[in-house]
Amino acid sequence: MSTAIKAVQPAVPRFLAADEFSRECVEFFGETVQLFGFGPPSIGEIYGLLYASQEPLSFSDIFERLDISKGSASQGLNLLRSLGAVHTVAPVDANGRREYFSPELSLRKLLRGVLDERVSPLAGKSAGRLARLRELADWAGGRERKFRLSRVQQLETWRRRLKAVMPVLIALLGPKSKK
Amino acid sequence: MSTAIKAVQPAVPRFLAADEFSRECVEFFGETVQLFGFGPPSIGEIYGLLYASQEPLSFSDIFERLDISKGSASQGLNLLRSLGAVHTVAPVDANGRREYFSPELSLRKLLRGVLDERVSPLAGKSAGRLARLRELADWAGGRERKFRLSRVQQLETWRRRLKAVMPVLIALLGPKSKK
DNA sequence: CGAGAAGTTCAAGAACAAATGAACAAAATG
DNA sequence: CATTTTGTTCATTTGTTCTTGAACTTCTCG
Repeated sequence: MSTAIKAVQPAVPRFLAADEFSRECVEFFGETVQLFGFGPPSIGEIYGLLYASQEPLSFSDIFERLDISKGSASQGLNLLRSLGAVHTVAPVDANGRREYFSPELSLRKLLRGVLDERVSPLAGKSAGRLARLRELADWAGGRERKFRLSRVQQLETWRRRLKAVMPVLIALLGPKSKK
Repeated sequence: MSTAIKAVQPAVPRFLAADEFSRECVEFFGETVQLFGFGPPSIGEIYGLLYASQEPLSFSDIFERLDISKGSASQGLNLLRSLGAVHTVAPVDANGRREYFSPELSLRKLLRGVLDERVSPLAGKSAGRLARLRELADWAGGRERKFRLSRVQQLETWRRRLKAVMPVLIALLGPKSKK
């Protein structure tokens, strides 16, 4: 019994929400994710749906109300979980459903998740690259060598600055630390 | 007379650089752009090539040494220019070439460009969306209304924080203001 | 157990973004 | 000017990423 309601809007017939508020949240987060490129837009939509709901939602709530495939819902939820953007809560009414989902609401934690999963892995790689660049710079002679070393040094400075800024960013954005 | 030299490396036969240092810079910036999704990776490669060069390069230097089409080079350079990431310098030896290109080296300015061109336009749109969400929240009754208003308020808080952080970010990252 | 529902995985296809190349415009050259 | 060279535009091709759907595994409950 699919309780999905066809959206009347001519614009985006993609989302079949029960109400306008959810609909708008779904679109909002969907676009935001697309814009920042955190991952597939559908994960934004899933988060948006959860964000608009007072109670945790079940797996089937999600793929039915968003009118996406079970596959997308499953993958999306796993990704969101790995980013720490949604949590699973034990089924209250233990009705076949294995778990229910609710959104992480702390901006600090949301950022942390993205940073840890997405940018930190990069850190190691870029360190290696810089080391190699420095080597290569050293091989040249005279003026060219000097030039290259200065470039590499600048890259290292950039890198250092970016790294230093991360904690500050999180400190500024996170609420006074929740729990 | 294409002076491009086939890269010997088995891995990425895409870039035909004169030397390893340029090659590495091209890859480095190419990947960085891809990672952050500022635009097509080719703009990173162009920037990387310029970054590795002591002298400004001409249009044909660029598409020949990167072995990309003139079209890509043209579009990429325009995009980079609109972001303030490359500058054009008047031809020194006035030899047919209309202009030469050099990279912007100030991290502050590079960030500014991306922020102004990419995130600021978003700001207006998201403000509109939030206004609409607030409206929708208000329509509901009782408990649901309260819940929705709290959600909208949180979104507004997030937005305010993100906005406030931008200048700080730039201040922290930019060198003491160059020129 | 065993039947049915919940959830996962992955190959195939749809949707999207980027690069190409050829036709075109603008400058320089002579 | 006529010709060659430099650079731009844009329709088409190429390549990547997302979603789907169906087969599969896991869980629930009689």
